[in-house]
Amino acid sequence: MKELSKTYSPSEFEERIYQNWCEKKYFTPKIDHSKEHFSIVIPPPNITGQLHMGHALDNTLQDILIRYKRMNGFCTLWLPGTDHASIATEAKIVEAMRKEGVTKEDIGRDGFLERAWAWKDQYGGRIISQLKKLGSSCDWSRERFTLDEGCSEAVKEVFVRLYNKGLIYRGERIINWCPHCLTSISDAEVEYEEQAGHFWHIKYPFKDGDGYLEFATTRPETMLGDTAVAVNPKDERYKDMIGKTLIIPLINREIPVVADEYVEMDFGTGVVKITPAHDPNDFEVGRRHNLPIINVMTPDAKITEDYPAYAGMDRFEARKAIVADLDKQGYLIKVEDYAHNVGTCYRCGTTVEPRVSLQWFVKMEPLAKPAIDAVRSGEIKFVPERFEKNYFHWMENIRDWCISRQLWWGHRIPAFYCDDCGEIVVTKDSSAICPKCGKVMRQDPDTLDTWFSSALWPFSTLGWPKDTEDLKYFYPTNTLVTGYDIITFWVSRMIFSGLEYMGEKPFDTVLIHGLVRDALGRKMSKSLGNGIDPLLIIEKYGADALRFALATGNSPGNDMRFSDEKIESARNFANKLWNAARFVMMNLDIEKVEMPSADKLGIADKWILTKLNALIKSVRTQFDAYELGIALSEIYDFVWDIFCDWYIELSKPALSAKGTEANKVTQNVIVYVLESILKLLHPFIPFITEEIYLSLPHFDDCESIMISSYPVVNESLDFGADYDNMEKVIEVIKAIRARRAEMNVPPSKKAQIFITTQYKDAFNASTAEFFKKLASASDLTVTDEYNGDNAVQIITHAATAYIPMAEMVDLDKERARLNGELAKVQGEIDRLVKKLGNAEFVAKAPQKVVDGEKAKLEKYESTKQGILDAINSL
RNA sequence: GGAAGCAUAGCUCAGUUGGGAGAGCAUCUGCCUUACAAGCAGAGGGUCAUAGGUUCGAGCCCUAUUGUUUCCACCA
Repeated sequence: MKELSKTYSPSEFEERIYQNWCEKKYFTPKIDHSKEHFSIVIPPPNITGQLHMGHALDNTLQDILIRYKRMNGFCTLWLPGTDHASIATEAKIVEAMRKEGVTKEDIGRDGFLERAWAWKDQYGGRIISQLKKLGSSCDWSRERFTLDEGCSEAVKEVFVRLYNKGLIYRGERIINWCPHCLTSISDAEVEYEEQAGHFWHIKYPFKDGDGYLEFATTRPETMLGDTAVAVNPKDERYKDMIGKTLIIPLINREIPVVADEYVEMDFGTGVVKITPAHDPNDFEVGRRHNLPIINVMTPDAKITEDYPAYAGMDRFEARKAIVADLDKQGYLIKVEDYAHNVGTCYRCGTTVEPRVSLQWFVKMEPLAKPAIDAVRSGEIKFVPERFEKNYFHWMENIRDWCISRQLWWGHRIPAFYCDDCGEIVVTKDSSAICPKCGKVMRQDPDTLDTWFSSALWPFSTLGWPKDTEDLKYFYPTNTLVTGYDIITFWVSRMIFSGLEYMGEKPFDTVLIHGLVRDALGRKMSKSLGNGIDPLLIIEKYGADALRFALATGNSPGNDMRFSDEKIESARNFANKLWNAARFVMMNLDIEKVEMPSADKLGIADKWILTKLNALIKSVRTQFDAYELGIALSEIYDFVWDIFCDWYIELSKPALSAKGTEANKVTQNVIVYVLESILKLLHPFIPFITEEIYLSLPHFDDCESIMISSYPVVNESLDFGADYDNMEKVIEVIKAIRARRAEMNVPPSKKAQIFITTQYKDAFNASTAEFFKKLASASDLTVTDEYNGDNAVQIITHAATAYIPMAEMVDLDKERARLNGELAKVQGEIDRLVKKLGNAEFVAKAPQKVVDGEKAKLEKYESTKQGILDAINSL
């Protein structure tokens, strides 16, 4: 047992405690087949990342679950790691190189990868050390990286298997292309944002000189790639024009008018120009009509050399130039303002350019089906459930997944090409010889979508494709904790991957949380500069306060706001707990703790122990429902309102009576309750609970609270009758305090209190102390009848208290007050009598409810009688 | 265009099978009552968005409306 410093200052112990946990290897599970496992894989943060509030929330929730399960005897594994984040990392490195005046091409693939790995070594560790500051109890000995050897092996294995099964194919399709990142991106990686644009009304002349066809477009520059103009086959207006030839102004290309259902007759002029190379819908139309595909842009979205007038212009410059030229030549009819959605790259925000190119795809439909069934059947459940709808919608409308990226930082596609005969070999080997002509084959230069490797995370990190002990024991994992923003990117892909390769779901529960917003409810973002740095918060308030602020009031799936007010209130709570512990310790002189037998326990002891049982029961229920925020606020209320404000105060008389049996009993009970509180709180605020725990004598025999066991309900410590009595005492004390406050009597002014009651078990010599301490009583007398001087009367259903302070009593005012109270009580009585007189209520409401109402009525009747007696006595 | 969330005290939010609404902060009053002023004891403050419906009974369930946020789709 050691002294706690006078004020709560987390920086003095958080790091030391974490260090100790690591040294003792508490985070590393020993596989034990007699125990049930509980495992979580971390959503791997990007190596480029710095800890932000989103990470802090996500990891706090995971740590709470892991610590809770660990204390409940599960063999727990929280497997940490980082993601190589191909596109994000590559972009950062390219940017850094740009500042040095170096390009990727200058240093070549190998040189670039060398830089990338150096980058990883430099920054990959940063976020890990930040996670440690939060208190995350990850098993660092199992830390993984999506691009490490094992994960790479898993990626190759999966690619080859899917290819052989025909579920991975290569094809020329229109894909989303980011002209800034210079790579394809998947549909999921495109973010749409509404932009104020224009609708340019343009006309193309018929070749035969017989008039024009008018249409509107938001992207006039793509006219360079037009290979048709389409109308709806049912459209009477244009029936005769189908099959005729138009001439594109400026470039004089001849194109046909085609008929296609895709064209909406009542939108615009009912005519659409078709640019198969630069619009996904046009691409489909082009396919149906065998239209040529004319790519008019370079990878960085400049007009190609094929159009000298505009060559080298950026697509937006070209737009202006083309519009100006059309206008000059009389082909521009009008310009309208038009707000429309534009696809942007989720990484850099650049407007995506649809582009036809040769890419690798995963055929999704066969994979999606079992993944849908697994959630539909309840094998995997989302918390809260409503996110399953999102998931189903995405999965049921899924399109093939473009997985190849024109990047260097990532898993290189294990496909090899023979430049001579065009043979393709997909293999896990690092090189291949053409089976047809025996030549050395060239490996595909592209890499895979980052999410391709993250999709395998729940089993690649456990050793798959090897059949390791870890994999056998810890798979499937249990809870996946993540934000709703990456359900499609990540969660859905892990589900179909787990089912496809492991033949088993990757986890049973997906716990979804919301975003952490700023105090004004805005998303925290770099551009707004409203982000709150969790590390600064930890520095100033401690990791426990941060965790508390994030966990409290957080309900699954909902966004939350983070504010100074919240973090301060969290810190205040930690301080409260700290001081409660200090109080306990300074009153302790026993060496060993032991729960006294029931007959020795005082009424207040029995009361707090009964309350504690109720708390434990409820907290466990909340944990099982993933309502961590509710669990925490229940503990908060208990600690502050029950333990500190009442039990500690009630314990003071006994604790100051050194040498008595009551003193010893109270010491034991107060340590027991405090220890239970610490354990209940430990998953949420691990540091302070450990620091206090280690400073106290224990009922258990653990060297650390994190390996102790979580409190369970102790039926032998439930005392219904005494509990009820104590509640009555508290009620009367509260009523007396309220009256005194109303009358502005300072607590220092003590007064005698007389009590009349039918509950002599509750109000007696042993509870008199409580009135002295908490109700400013100089003395308490329980009597059958009060017939002293004029007194202030405080009436509750359980008792009437008389405080003979004649000078405070104004008979008229007193009468008025009592009559007011009487009216109030009578109102309640009337309501209850009416309710209980309602035959349908009595017949249909549950017995429990009816009894409850009857009990209430009794209480009010009893209070009413007290008031009537008081009025009579005046 | 499709779907979902939210709407409760001045502010931020709880409210878990439907049984006369709670917390924190803020406001007001009184307290340095020897763990804690990052505190203690009190007080005020809500037709639970609106309108219907189901029910003995609705903040909670159903329908519609309004406001707001988000996700999905992307009609040029």
